[in-house]
Amino acid sequence: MATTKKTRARPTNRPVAPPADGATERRILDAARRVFTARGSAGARMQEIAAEAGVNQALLHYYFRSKELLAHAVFKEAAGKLFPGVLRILSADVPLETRVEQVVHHYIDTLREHPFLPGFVLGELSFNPDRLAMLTEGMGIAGAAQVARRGQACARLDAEIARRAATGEFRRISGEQFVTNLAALCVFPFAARPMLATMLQLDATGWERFLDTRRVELPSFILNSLRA
Amino acid sequence: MATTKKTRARPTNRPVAPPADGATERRILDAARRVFTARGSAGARMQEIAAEAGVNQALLHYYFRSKELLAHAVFKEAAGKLFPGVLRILSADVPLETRVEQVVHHYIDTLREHPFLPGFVLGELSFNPDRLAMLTEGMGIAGAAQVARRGQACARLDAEIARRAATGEFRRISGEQFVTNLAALCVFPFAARPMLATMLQLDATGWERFLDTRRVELPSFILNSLRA
DNA sequence: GTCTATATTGTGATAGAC
DNA sequence: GTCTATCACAATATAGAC
Repeated sequence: MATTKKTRARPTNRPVAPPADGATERRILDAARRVFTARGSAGARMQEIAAEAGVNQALLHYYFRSKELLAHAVFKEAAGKLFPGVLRILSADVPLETRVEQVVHHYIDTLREHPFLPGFVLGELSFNPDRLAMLTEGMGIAGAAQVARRGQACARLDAEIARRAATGEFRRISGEQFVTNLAALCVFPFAARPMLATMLQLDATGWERFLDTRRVELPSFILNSLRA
Repeated sequence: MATTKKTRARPTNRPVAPPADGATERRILDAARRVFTARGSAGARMQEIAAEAGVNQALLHYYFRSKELLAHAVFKEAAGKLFPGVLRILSADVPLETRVEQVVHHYIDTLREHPFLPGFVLGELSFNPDRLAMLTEGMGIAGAAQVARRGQACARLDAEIARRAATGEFRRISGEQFVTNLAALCVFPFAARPMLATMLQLDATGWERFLDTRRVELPSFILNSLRA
């Protein structure tokens, strides 16, 4: 055990970490996102995050004070990627057909870049009820605007569906059910990817083709379901 | 510290545990399910499971040897509740309309009883890749039959949709996409319940009404989406 | 700001009495 | 089978040199 430690070489040549400009905090946050999304926040280890970022474990506490606060920061950024975009699209003043197609494309494209975000966010919200507060507070943008936009989105959906149901063009369906369906059809495949890929026997290539197809077919599938 | 411990009352009157017949293992497993589904397998604590079961922590190891094996047992039971039922329905020899309605009803009814299973199972499969092996192995029933049934279900779906698409009655959609949609629409609301309830501002009663509506409307929503 | 070393607590697991 | 007591180590967090 007590080998002569005094003579060990100074770490002149770093194994991983680049010269480290002012972007260390960013590197840590990115590493944390990778580890947290891969293992869940309870399963993540500070040591692994440090290694992934190419820094020492103490530095994580220097920048983020505690694991909980680091998880908080990661969750905030993740939620900021997932929610504001759709809410903006959903509350836009264009026909439903356009909004549905844009939501589907936006979601599938975003989640293709960040496939593990849905599982992480859903897990955090289920297992760590504290996180729920962040949905009503700000998510990168002002919280009040967020809440308002969410209400606005649902109300506008309700209105348009009701109007076009009166015409006999659509069937009646509440905005709540409809946004749930929209979210489910877009998000679930990513949250359930390991299960789906196994049961449908899709390798990496097969999965990508599956998503290509989905991106094209889903909008009309959804709109079709609304027809009277 | 060294208070006279020798004179403490014998635990004649147990605080929690009933007389404990041969059903202790069952009680532990139920407690484990509650804790694991509430906190995720990484966040679950053996101590909490023991307390929940009204027994000592050592007994958990006596029956299940390790936390990992206990999680394994819980996952196996959970998967056994989620998968075989739908696969049986999906591979039945009845019209698609019947199967869709039965799947929706079966799933919503089952998940209402066990609302936290989807989140747990999806989380386990994402964060603990070892669990994936259990999908191909047995899930309460013989594994081979399971795999065969899964393949059979998808093939039969493909066939029926293709046949009725040739008639001009349905639009073309692959069995993979269709079962994904089916699973997404049934399961996602439960996996995302905290998020949905917050964003749609549903309290407990509102949530139940939401599910009542969904149970009725979802089958026709799904079948409608298939029309040409 | 970044590191090494260490304190401190949490947590899964075991030994052994009853 | 069930308990109490305890071990061994993993993991978060802090102190302090540089």
